[in-house]
Amino acid sequence: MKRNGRTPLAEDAKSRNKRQQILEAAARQFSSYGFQGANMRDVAAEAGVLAGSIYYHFPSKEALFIAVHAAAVDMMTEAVRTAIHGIDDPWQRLEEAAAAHCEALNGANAFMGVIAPIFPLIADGVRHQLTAQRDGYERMFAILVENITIPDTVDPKIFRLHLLTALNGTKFWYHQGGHPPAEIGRQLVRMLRGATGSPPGSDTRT
Amino acid sequence: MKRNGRTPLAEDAKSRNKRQQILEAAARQFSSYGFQGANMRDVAAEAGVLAGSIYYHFPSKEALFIAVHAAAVDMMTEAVRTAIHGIDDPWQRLEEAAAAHCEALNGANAFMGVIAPIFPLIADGVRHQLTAQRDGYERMFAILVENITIPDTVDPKIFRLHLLTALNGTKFWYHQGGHPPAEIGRQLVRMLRGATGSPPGSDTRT
Amino acid sequence: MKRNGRTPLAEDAKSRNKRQQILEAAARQFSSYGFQGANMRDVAAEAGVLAGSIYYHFPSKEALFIAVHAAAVDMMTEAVRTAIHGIDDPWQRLEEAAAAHCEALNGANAFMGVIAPIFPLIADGVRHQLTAQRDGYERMFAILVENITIPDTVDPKIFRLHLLTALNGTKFWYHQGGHPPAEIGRQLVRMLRGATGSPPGSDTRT
Amino acid sequence: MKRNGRTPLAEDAKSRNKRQQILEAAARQFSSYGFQGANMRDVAAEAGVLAGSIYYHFPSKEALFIAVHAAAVDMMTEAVRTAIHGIDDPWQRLEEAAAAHCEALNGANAFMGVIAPIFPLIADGVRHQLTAQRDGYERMFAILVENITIPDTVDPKIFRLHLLTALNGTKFWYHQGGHPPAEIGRQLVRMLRGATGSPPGSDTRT
DNA sequence: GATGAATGAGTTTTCATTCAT
DNA sequence: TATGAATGAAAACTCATTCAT
Repeated sequence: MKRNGRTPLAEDAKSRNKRQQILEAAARQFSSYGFQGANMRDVAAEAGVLAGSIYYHFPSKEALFIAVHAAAVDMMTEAVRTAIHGIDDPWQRLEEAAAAHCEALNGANAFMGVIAPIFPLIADGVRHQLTAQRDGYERMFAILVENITIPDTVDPKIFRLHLLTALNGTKFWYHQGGHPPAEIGRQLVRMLRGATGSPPGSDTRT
Repeated sequence: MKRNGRTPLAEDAKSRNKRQQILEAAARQFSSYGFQGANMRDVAAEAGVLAGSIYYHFPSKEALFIAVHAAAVDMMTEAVRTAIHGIDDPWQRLEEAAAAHCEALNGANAFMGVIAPIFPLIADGVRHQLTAQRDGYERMFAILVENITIPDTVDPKIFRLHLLTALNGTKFWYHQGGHPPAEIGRQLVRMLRGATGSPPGSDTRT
Repeated sequence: MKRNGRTPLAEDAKSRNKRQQILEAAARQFSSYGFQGANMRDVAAEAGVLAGSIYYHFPSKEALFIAVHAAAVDMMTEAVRTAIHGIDDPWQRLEEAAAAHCEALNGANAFMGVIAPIFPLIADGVRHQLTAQRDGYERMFAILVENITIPDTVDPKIFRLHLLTALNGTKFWYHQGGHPPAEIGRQLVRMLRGATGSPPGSDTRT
Repeated sequence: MKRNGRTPLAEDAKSRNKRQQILEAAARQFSSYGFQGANMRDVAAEAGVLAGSIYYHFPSKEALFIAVHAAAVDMMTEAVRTAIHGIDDPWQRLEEAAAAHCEALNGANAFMGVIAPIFPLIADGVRHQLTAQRDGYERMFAILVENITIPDTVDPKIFRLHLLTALNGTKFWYHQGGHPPAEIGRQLVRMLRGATGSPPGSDTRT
């Protein structure tokens, strides 16, 4: 059977494309229905392949989820990194980070949808991998929090965890038409900022 | 749903027990594995009945979940109501509420496990029912928040939502051995309380 | 536990009543959904008892069906017997019989609904019992057919079977608003009557 | 429902075979036990696949039944069309049609078994689809009936319906060893033909 | 006579996964 | 690389039936 005469490069590009399409379709499905609720056939259909074909690119549903999650964390990390780049004031850095997180999370990019909830996954092993993937991201926030001044009565770790889960929680109640996501993220930091005594609202961003 | 007029003897007690046992087993399973991840057979096994028997008490898996959720919300409401009873200071009321919520959520009671996450459920109809069940609880918090003083820059609704999702978020990171849940809840409120500038405990609002 | 003071007679009446109610409910359900499609719980609900209670009166679903069928055949037999009583002309007797059959079958009485189709039943034993129950009824028609004059080319047995199945078939296409059932039954006989050479329509009944 | 453009080689043949085998097994099971009485496991076993595999070819039990029914109606239509081809005399056309119908219905082809009874099906939607499928077939008979001469006292529609249900009814009483099916179908038409006054038996068919 | 509860086998259906081609 | 087909285990749910009370 003669193969059509496309160059190996094009082939590769197409294949990487396919992988990407599957990844994106998976992101959408996992975001909408959760890990267990999503099914490979729908992912495949949305990616324009048959269910069996996914297994050429990913060995299992869990691996697919992990890949989506990794991509999501990477994107999120990049978004936050960019948002705080060049800003010096610690509180403002945190505020920008929160705004970026919230915006990415509730924006059009389906990948982010897998970040917010800790899906009840089948195997513990999977959870460990996800935790590892989030690690760098959480460390970034840990550093942001280390640099702000908070009362002695507050454990910085608890501060960070409350902050991040509240941020992720927006995924469950944010809806278009209300406050824009970035604003919601900023308000959270402002609420907490008051605690330091610095006048809230003294930052001049819109 | 009126019960027939038989004497409420051992018979009835046993029967109500079975229903209760199923409910509790379901709470444990749903908490551990989520709505989709849990399965009726395991719920039944844990309740000491056969899978089919569940359907005598609950018409469907969804109905079972909704029943568990309702019980959970009721318990949580009661816990918070009790915690704030007799306390006047608005911030302290909120702090006690948060502490109670956090404690109930991360305590031994499996029912609470279904409160924290918004499981991706199959039918929209279910989500509506769950939302309706939570309504009263959320209103209680809305009132608590209304009575505290927060900066004009912060929307009370956003304040409440951030507060509650952060509280619920503890379910995902709390682990025995660290700060006790009540303390974690209190710290969250304390972080936010600083925003008013008033030293904790010094505010005199009715 | 003291029993309430109703007389044994009343008790009996009530019980027979219950049996009858179950029978009627079963007739309705079997007529609507077939033997397999009907379920004991719905029969019970319609009869105002619980599913388990049916088993006091009937040992099994099949037995219940057979009882309904027996009652139906009896009613049908009686209806036809009454309809042809006092009529002498063989063709007219047949016509009246057909009219009565059709009318009963498509009337309000749910019992008749189990006569028309030969439900695909689980056990062969059941089918035999049903056949036996119909026997007397079919013999009655056999005699009616014996007395009319039909061409030699037509086997009276085939004539009878075609006649009866066509009659029963009306159950599947008759609908209120069209010709009345009795008329439909009469037309069938008239179609066949023509074969004898006697002018159709020469009978003057409405 | 366009097939993809692969070469129709052994591959396709095998696959179409499997689908066909399932269809045939289903026809046998539905014919024997009715829609509700038949079960997917037995259909699968008879087709040499596992129950789950059926769902690759047909989305549901109902869809499977509808496919069987469609095939049955098509075969029946073809059988009758062939039988009346080249015949001019209206009565003789009807007689051949009846003979063909009866023969197909009571022959070895299991598909026909789903034509005779109107199974009490679960969903109304299904019944509508079946009715639609039968439509063309019934129209064919309607035309056959339009062309014969029947007394004014007889509604052609009723004539057709009686004719068809009687024909279908043979499925319930025909048994090998008696008159051959074709003969049974012919006798029915002959009975009705007499009504026109034309001497029955005067037709000269071989 | 009747009931409430439970049973347990059976039903349709789903779905991640495999594999020859 | 991708596909079409099949797998097989598991899922939710049904339902005739039983039985202690």
